[in-house]
Amino acid sequence: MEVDRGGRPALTSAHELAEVAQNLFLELGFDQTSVDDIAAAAGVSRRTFFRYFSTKADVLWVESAAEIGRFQDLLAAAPPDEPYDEVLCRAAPEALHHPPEQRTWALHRAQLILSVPAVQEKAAVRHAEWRRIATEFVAVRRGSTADDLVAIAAGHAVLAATLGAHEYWLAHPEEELREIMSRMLRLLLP
Amino acid sequence: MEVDRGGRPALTSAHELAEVAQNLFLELGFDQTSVDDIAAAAGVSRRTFFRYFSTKADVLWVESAAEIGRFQDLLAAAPPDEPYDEVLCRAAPEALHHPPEQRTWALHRAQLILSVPAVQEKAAVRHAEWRRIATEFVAVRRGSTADDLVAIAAGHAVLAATLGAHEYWLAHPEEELREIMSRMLRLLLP
DNA sequence: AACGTTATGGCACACTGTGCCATAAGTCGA
DNA sequence: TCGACTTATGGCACAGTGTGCCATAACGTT
Repeated sequence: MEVDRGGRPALTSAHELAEVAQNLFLELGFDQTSVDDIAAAAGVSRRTFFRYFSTKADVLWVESAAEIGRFQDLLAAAPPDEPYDEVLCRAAPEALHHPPEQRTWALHRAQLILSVPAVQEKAAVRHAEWRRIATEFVAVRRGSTADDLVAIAAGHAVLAATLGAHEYWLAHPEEELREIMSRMLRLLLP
Repeated sequence: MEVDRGGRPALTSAHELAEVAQNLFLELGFDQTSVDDIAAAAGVSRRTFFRYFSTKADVLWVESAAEIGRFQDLLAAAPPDEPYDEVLCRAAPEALHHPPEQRTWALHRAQLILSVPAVQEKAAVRHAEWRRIATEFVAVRRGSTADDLVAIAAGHAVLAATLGAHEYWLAHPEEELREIMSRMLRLLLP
């Protein structure tokens, strides 16, 4: 944890900005919402927004660091003799699982990711971190390195399953994302 | 084909702009090359560049339409009783295969796609067309629709294999991209 | 020569993202 | 209480992207 060394208290927070932004996205659409709009709605200057998020689309991934942390923890805690595909099929769906009260926003975010090109673009880069972690994990378990064909394939499979699961989820929102993700991973993992 | 109805002859072409741009990317780097630089080097105005390509990164996908066309043709020409995974494993690697003289530029493009975030972002969207076509193809062969879990997974597998194959190729440039792509697809296709 | 057609050039504009600097608002120690 | 230090904010200028709009250039046809 960070030590409080005084200083001016923050007027806002990443989560508050993200909430304001998501509401505007719902109301106006992603492209039609400018950073000025978000900053104004949050009672903060444009410059300050860019201190919390380096791009407009990044507000959609406030939880990203936490999810990635969970993913890494789950991988690290897995029994060393468990096959890597079983570990991934368990860890990945669990890591991106949301509590029910976040379901509506998760659906909205999924829709933005799959439909708005500008968001879709950023998503690929954000998800690359998941891919990197999975590739590394598989490489270690296989006793190879990160340029191993199977490890690379597994990393991309995790990424593909994440996107594919969200796509299927949008068409079948009554199902559980975690469950879909698990099925998708079993289909794709090498 | 288009009918020539007169009009002012074009000063340049998409391929010429793409060639000029790629050389500048090699020389200065992608982010350090502005559209003004490209336009000036091609002896054309900035506005004209944006009539040929809607974004700076799009010059990297001049061949995209041709590749996608080949992919669709190969899928359409496949025997109706051949399993869908075998068709894809044959068609996709064949469609993105380059003649040897384009190899250097293909490698350079692959490097840009995997290393420069701004390019990586666009790549995901450009490749979405491949994904859509594969999903549609698998859905038809399975007698389902585009919201079928397996079809969605297959579509993302094609996308993942494309990216993964390029990643492996960069680490092993002495191998054939077409061959790598084929192996990667067999690992990933459901 | 007049006309339609197509490509180009130039300009203004909104927006993103960054660097820089001044200022506000806290804490801590003398 | 005062100053030093620390952190958050605001404002501004700037480069760059991408778009809309309009004028103009260069071709063909009649």
